Amino acid sequence: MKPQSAENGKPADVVPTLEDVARHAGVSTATVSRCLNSPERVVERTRLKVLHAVRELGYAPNFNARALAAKRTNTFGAIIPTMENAIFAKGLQAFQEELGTHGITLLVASSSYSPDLENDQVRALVARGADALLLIGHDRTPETYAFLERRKIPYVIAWAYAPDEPRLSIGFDNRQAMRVLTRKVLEFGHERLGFITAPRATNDRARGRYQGACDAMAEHGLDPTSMTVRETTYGIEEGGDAFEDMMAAPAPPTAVLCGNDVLAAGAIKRAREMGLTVPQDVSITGFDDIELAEIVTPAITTMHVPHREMGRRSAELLVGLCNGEPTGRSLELEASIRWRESLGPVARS
Amino acid sequence: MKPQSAENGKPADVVPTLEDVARHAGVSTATVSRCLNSPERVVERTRLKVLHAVRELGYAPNFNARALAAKRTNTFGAIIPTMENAIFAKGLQAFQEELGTHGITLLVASSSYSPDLENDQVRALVARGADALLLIGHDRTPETYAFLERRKIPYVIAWAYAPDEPRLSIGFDNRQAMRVLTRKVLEFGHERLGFITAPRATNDRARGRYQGACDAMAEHGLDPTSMTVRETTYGIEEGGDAFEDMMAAPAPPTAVLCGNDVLAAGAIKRAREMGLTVPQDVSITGFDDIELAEIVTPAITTMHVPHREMGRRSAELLVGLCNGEPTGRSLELEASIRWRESLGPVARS
DNA sequence: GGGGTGAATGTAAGCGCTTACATAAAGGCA
DNA sequence: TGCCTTTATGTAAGCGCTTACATTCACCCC
Repeated sequence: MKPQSAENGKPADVVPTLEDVARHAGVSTATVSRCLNSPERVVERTRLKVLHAVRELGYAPNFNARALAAKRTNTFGAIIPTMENAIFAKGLQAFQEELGTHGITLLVASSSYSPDLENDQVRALVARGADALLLIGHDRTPETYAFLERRKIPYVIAWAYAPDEPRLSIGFDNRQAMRVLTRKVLEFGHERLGFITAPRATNDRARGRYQGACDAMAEHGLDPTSMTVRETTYGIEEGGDAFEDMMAAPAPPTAVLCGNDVLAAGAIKRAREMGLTVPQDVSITGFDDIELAEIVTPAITTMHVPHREMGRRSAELLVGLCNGEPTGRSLELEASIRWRESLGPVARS
Repeated sequence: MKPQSAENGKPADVVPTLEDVARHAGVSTATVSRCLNSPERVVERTRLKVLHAVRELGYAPNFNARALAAKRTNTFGAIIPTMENAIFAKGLQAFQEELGTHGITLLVASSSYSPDLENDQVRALVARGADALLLIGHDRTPETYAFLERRKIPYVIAWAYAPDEPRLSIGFDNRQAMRVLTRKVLEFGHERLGFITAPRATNDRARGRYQGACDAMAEHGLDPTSMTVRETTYGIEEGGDAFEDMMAAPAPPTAVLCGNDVLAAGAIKRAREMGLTVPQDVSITGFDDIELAEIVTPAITTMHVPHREMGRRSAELLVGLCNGEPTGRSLELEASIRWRESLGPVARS
């Protein structure tokens, strides 16, 4: 005997199930299910009856049961390295908006830039039934890739387009972009460069950006190893520390390239605290073009990346894959420089 | 006949299930389940056998099936108004960290400050099996509250502590905090105040902050209605627009209080663009004390709110509730002023 | 008017897990 | 040695849905 029928007079306090609705409406569970999922397959009169019962009972479908039975959740997952700053916010927003138009829900997790944590998150999201995943960058553990392949989970890699990577990706060429930016810096006459980067070991984007800077130096006939490099974790303070440390050298850089805007903002802030004027005393550049870049003083000259475009296109592609469309193609988008105030000609020494 | 056994010679390409593991290890599904969930109830030898099979097969439990069967998901949900700026990032981070120590996963959704959307998100998270929810502020639709009560979902309201609200909440008194800040502004001699706020209709925190400012004015013998008010959506640009608009009046405010730091940062940026010096020409204050407040020039004098503390305490409280502890109590935390540069004495007029 | 057609609905078999209960094995003690 | 615990494992009944297939019924055509 099921205890859920109200024997005590007052309405059962358990959550109503499909079956309750069916009983209440005098139809079978199949009909209720159809009403909810493909209303056109049910005649008007019945549908009204069912919907009325649904409302009456305050019924809400149990997602887990549905996922279990249907093998499809209409849920995508995204794993981004961090939520602490706005780097991925805009892109994710666009991703979500596009998914929304297809009736798909987004679940977001963050990996704190740790491949192992990312691996956990991938498994967690897949275990939760994510139909497809958005991942950032190419670097991740082989286990993660193996898992994805084994489960045949469609995924796309955003924020990075590397010509030589085989995987489906949508983004820009980090290396090329930084090469372009660095060229401009060199054209301003700078020869002693500093580079503040996020840890490169497990971050292909950071690596690409660094290499791009090296490329440009080499092109210009400069020795890339002469560039002062500081690797640090993300954060305003960290960027500031790296900057200060770098500037303490006997012949400090005249221009400091930062792997992203957060680091650059930290450098700018610290420069001010150190009594250095940007860009007169030292030039600083960023990367990503997040809101922060426009707000600090001086505003940061940075590489604008196609946040929203990456998000939107990724969503389109994944939706396509889930609908059995032929495997999409990787897509290269453009990144371009936003000229602002933090980059200037080299100071007369 | 199940098609999943490999009749074609190559290993089955379906995802392995508990049953596969059981068969592989030569035990029952119950034993495998126990191995995974309460290993101490299984003897070492068996456990090893099972774990080996798990590894061999690359088994990962199906979360939905587990949730369906166990009625408990070890997942909490949080619905924040926005992910676009960092207002909730730190608190959420702390919330997540604390949950992590209890083996609980966090699912985050954002409502874009819309009660209806929030209602959807609540239902979605609950349907997904969230054992408990973190909500921001008191304002939400009655349906949402009714739903929560009906389902007996434990929840806590953070970012707001209002003495007269009956619901479990952890946070600070927005009204009182803004009253304190405004008092300080008035003590600097300002009498013509401007107030830029987020839409107050469905946001008790914004309302509270506004009222706090009014309170302080009244205390000071000033007419609260003399305060110029601009209501705008969150955003740097929006804050700037509101500020500019406000300053175009014949007798513009000498101090502009902003409902949060994002708005304040926008105001500061615009002030600079308008050729106004802060705080000499006009004072500006913020609220929240997010990273941004320290970075802009001049740095924003703002109300620091106990982000991490709110997150951590909320987690503790919810975990307690889920473990059947007696209903916790609401908790008031302190917010305090961070003195920086954007507030100064009123300009000699 | 009989048989064929198609639309609307019902029946029931799972989906992959957890867990109450049953059973078996292993000691402990008189 | 026989009986009673205690502990380890197995059995099987769901959890709340979806969906293939079966059934029913109305309608139409020759």
